[in-house]
Amino acid sequence: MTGGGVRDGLRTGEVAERAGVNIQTLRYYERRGLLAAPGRSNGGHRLYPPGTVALLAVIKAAQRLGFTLDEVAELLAAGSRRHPPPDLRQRAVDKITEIDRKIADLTAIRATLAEVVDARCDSLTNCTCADCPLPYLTIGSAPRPWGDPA
Amino acid sequence: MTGGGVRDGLRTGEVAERAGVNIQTLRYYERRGLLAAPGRSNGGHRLYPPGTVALLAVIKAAQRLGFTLDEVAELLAAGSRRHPPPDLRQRAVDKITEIDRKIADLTAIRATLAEVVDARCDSLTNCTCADCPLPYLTIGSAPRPWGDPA
DNA sequence: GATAAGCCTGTACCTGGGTACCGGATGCAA
DNA sequence: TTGCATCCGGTACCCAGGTACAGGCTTATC
Repeated sequence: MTGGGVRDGLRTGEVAERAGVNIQTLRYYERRGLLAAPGRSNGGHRLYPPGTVALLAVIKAAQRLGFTLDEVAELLAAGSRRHPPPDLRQRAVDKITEIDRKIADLTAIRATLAEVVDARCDSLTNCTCADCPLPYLTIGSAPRPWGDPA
Repeated sequence: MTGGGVRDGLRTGEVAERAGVNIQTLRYYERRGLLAAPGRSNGGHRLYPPGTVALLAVIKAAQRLGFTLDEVAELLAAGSRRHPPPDLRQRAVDKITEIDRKIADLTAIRATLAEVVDARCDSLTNCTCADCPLPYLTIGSAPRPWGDPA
């Protein structure tokens, strides 16, 4: 009676539509190790477990935030072995650090942009406004102050 | 005295080294419209004005923060015409909105990661921990709640 | 059993952002 | 004037992240 066995699951088209991705992308992710190879129908069609759609959303979310597919794959893989290594937590901690840096960078440039707006700068490079904030736009790992002649 | 005329300026190698970029990248940026075509020596070698190094740092900074080269080019171009359109300010305002969205996204995922660490999740996808925060990881423009079966 | 969706594999292509290599010309110093 | 480092333009290649297409097999429906 559970007769069909592997018969149930979503097909690629359904998953793709619900997750808002291309069908090709599903196969691409499978190749990349982001999606486990799903079960197949007798005829060889993929049948995805329902959680797949949610998983894709996780992937897409992580991606929008600057994680590469390899990173996402690692994160997912790290958790998917049983008796997982303490890896996931460590990676999460590392990612948090990274994210904090990104947020700091974004915050810095946001502030600069706000000043640009505020000061009515008329150019990114040749601004003529009085106390132009632009020359102080140093963010992240800029190698040296600004027009450092050395 | 000021005799040499166009004779002065930095050569590609100098600019590249000081700015920490590849020489090819300079020419690439020139093609892309990020760097104005510099003066040339009589023999045809590029001679960059000194500000170029700073400009490259601006470009690199903007880029690290998620601006595409096209966007950077537009921003730079917008400011480099005299009697500039009020464009720069508007773009800056738009970018601020965009950045705010990114920051919000990053903050959300940061929170989730923090919970992951906190709750000792053992997997991103099959976590067995009691009050696992993962199913609630909705960020940005995810199309529908989560495992929405509809 | 016929027929249209839908899915299969494989391969090729696209965009963004660079990088590398080639053969030839320049710059500059000894 | 010779010689080596540098630079020139052009073309080709690289990686990431997808997307498209071809030719053939399944699945679902009548």
